[in-house]
Amino acid sequence: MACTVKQYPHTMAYMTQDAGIAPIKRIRNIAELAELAGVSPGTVSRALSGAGLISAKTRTRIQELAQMHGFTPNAMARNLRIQRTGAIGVVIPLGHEVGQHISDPFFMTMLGHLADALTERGYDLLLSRVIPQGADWLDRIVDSGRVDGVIVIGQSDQAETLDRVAARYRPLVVWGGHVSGQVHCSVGSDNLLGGDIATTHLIERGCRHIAFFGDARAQEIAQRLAGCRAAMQRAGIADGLRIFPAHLTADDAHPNIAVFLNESDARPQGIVAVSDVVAMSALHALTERGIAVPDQVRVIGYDDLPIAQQTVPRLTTVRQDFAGGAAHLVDLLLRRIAGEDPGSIVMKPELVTRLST
Amino acid sequence: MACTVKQYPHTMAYMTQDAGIAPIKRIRNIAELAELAGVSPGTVSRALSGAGLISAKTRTRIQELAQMHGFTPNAMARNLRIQRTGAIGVVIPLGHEVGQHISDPFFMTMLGHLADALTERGYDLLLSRVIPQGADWLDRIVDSGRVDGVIVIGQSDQAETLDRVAARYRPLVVWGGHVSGQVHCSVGSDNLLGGDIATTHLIERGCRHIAFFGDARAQEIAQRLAGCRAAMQRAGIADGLRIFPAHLTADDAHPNIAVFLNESDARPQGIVAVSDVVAMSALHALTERGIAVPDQVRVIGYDDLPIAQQTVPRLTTVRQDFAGGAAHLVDLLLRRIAGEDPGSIVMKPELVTRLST
DNA sequence: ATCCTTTTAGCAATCGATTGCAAGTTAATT
DNA sequence: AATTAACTTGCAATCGATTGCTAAAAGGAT
Repeated sequence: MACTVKQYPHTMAYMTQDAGIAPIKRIRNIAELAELAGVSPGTVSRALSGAGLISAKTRTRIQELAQMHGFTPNAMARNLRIQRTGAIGVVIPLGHEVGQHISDPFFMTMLGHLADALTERGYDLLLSRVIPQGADWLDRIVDSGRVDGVIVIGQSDQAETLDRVAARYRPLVVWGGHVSGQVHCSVGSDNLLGGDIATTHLIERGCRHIAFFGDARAQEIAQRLAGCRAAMQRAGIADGLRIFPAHLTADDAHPNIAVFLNESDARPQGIVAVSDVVAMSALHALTERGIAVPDQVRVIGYDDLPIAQQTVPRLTTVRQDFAGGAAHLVDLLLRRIAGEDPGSIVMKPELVTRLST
Repeated sequence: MACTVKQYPHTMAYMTQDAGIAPIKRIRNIAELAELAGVSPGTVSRALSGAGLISAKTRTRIQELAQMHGFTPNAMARNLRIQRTGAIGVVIPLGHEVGQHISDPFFMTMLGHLADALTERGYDLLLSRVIPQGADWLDRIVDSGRVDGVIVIGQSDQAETLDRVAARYRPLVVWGGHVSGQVHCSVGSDNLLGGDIATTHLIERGCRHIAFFGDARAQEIAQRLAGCRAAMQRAGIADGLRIFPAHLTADDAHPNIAVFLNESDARPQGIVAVSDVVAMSALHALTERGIAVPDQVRVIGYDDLPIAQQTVPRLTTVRQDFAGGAAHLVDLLLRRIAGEDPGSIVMKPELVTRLST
């Protein structure tokens, strides 16, 4: 044949045309950009993404062209081909408290730190708030194929589900307490120690009757309660403990406070709250009734959320290192994705003494 | 040829083998399941996803098989083919306040409601926390191909960027105030009115000198300030207004409080805080200095976050309907994705009188 | 039993980027 | 100048599900 068509003509004429005359055409995919640049799709791919085998000249030329046309390679196609999504699922199971809202400051503090840590590592964060129903809520998430790994914030009362899924799905890390024999990988603080620290602090301040505000159906909270019990036993005042199953929701302390204020003989002089939010609610209920904190009743929280510094009086609390915890969660997860098999991490909580005790 | 191989043999022998003998083989894709079921991949696809052209018998048979093997079709491949991701990007730009943390209760309340509303509609939520740098931070997100639409929480000081991107990218909705002539679609409350309501309330309580706590570089806050000014003008006390550029971070009020407490002649009797978080900080600073609220200084917040009920005294504030706002954001966004072109929504804020004024 | 209508299911192209392999080009060495 | 080494780039298969078109099967009517 007399006439041969060069498939990817790369001539001055073309370049001028691209840059000057028809700049507004929207580039939809790598192939279109390739045609424009006078190269093959593969070359464009190498120029834009890989570090690989391509001359510096071609690379910058194509990159500039892409920039000029505002072209970004389609993420879905890329994901399909390289078999990863670049997203991590962050799941908030609201098991034992259906009423608990995602806007709970605890979740949000954690979520904020996770967002930062994941973004830093180049991952997106896919948020799911689920009310665990049936046994397969977590399976659905890990099998969805939308994420490369999953972080579950809080064990709630879902320990079995977590263990079952963890047994078959490696890239799963859970924020929460550690229980000996657990299958899933977790990061959390030592809740037993935390409960102990809080209670011991109140005892040192002279409390003999102590109220525990928290719902022990959740794993972590049961551990804190156990720590609380241990401390009281050690002090020889084991029967001075009263338990109020306060929810973690913001304003649930009032009725509980009302109950114990009615008691005359064994009226608690101290409250171990299962979270800062519960403590805040208790503080509020006490203040409204004219009970002085810490003079008449001492209150200690748990978590050391930002709001703990904003209460009146400022809240004494047991600090969990959320920033460090989030970093650990992400770190362990990425190592699991990479094929390693790191174990759980238990961090030490510490007492932050402020003015409510 | 003498021997013909039936490609998808569908015999009793196969079925028995599937259910009974080799049940543990992990199914990786539709083709494998198809082979197992003795049908073609297309049929499996129709059985699992589509409502389409397939007999009830075959459908249930394949669905049961899928269930039995715990098979879920790969989401990435599906996304690529049908050209949608099923995810909505939720972006939190931290423009004018780099220090502002994602754990700010305002963002989190909004985020919680959005998570609920999106989940309800079957969408995932892809969270991005960005510090806007350069002009293309939003372009990168909308062009990433990872989301079907984007919700931006808060305009910050990024009005131009939002308008520019909105001009070319339809499925974009912004939480924030409405400015006449804006290009982007927004949902928010009437900040001018809100600022007016707050200020008028303080004036009615007898305040002549008023401090505005907020950084007017952000669009919405400038509008609230304008409303504040309007109310004071109407009352004939326009020069009683002092502005303190308090950040939205939790604990920034102390120095500002210190400043105005030192004034003797024009000492404000009221504080219009730009958010509940700022109001809380102010409350706290005042209480620590022994200034009685509301007797000596009245404080009004903005937002009506859950914490507004937890302060001492309970915070009077201007309520924004976040749940309704989130529902509107999602609704408008989905309509835009569907090709409609709905306009912005401005909601009316309302005064919630509690005990701080 | 035959013919026609309605279902049902298979085939193969498609979405868009990536990558191993091979061919082509340039640079370096003798 | 010839030969080899070192780069570049193109080709084409691949990731896994979806879907228009078509062929085959089932069902119904005469």
